[in-house]
Amino acid sequence: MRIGQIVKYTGLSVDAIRFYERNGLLAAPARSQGGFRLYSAADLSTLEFIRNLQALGFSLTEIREFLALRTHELRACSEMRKKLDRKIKDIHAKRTALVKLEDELQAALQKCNSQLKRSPGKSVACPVLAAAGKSKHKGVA
Amino acid sequence: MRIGQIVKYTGLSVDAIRFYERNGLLAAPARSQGGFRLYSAADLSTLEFIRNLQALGFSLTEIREFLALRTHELRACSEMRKKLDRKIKDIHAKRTALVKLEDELQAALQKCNSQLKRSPGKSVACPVLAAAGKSKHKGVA
DNA sequence: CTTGACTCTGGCCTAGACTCTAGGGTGTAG
DNA sequence: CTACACCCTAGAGTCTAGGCCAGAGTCAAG
Repeated sequence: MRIGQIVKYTGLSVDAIRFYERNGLLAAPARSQGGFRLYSAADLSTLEFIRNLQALGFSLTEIREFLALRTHELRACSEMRKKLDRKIKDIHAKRTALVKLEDELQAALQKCNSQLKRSPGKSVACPVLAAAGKSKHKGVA
Repeated sequence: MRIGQIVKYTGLSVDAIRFYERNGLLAAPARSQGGFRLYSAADLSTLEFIRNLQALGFSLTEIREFLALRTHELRACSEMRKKLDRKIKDIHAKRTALVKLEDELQAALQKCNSQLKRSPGKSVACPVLAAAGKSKHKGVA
């Protein structure tokens, strides 16, 4: 299928798709006689893969790594396993941090709500997010 | 303390810190007679807050919003609650997606490991991440 | 065989988040 | 008082991830 179809399926722009090709995220597809790019279902799935990872905050460079892993052969598997392991740990850490942030925000929201009920007019500094700034710089002050 | 100290504590660059100040993420600090920036522990904590959120994939614009919420007063709380609520939902979605990715990678890793044991020399395409590319384009092929 | 929608290459432009450089002032230790 | 590390401002440069043309060719329908 041609690039326009891909655009419809993925929601990516034509420019973005060509950009990915130029930058080695997507293999150069076959061409028609006229020179039009002809994509396969596999390309489509690759592009969706890219989109998904991007939505999670991975850079194209990182995604390129993932893609490299994806097409690796089994004999390279053990080397790949290490990368993958590290990646999983990264993701896990990111996730954990998000949980923490979410909890903090939720707690702050709660506090804020009850504060609102108790003293609706006071101009006390909002407690929200004050907690999220607390980090592990122990010996500083 | 002067900017060099801050650099040591936060791992940020001098330029980045000044950049944050120029762009309203960090209040302009006091100055020495000579014009050197003098930071407080609160500034340090703000910078760490920025760093944390950045590591989670938030843009400086988003972080600026968070910071604004942080210093808001209680009377603006109800308006803030809405923003905060939305933010929490965003974070939650992001987190959920990460969980999914992590699970997929973990499963793939597992598969890869057992494959390695069963047929250590075969050049079969690695199953890893093939699964992560599967998305919800049902009616495509 | 012409029209209109689609696609091509090449190149320039942008926003975000810095980084680097030049040219000069500050602080403090010896 | 001078050396040297540290800091200042202003402005230009960089990298990422594309966006946005222009000018030209392609494809399918009528």
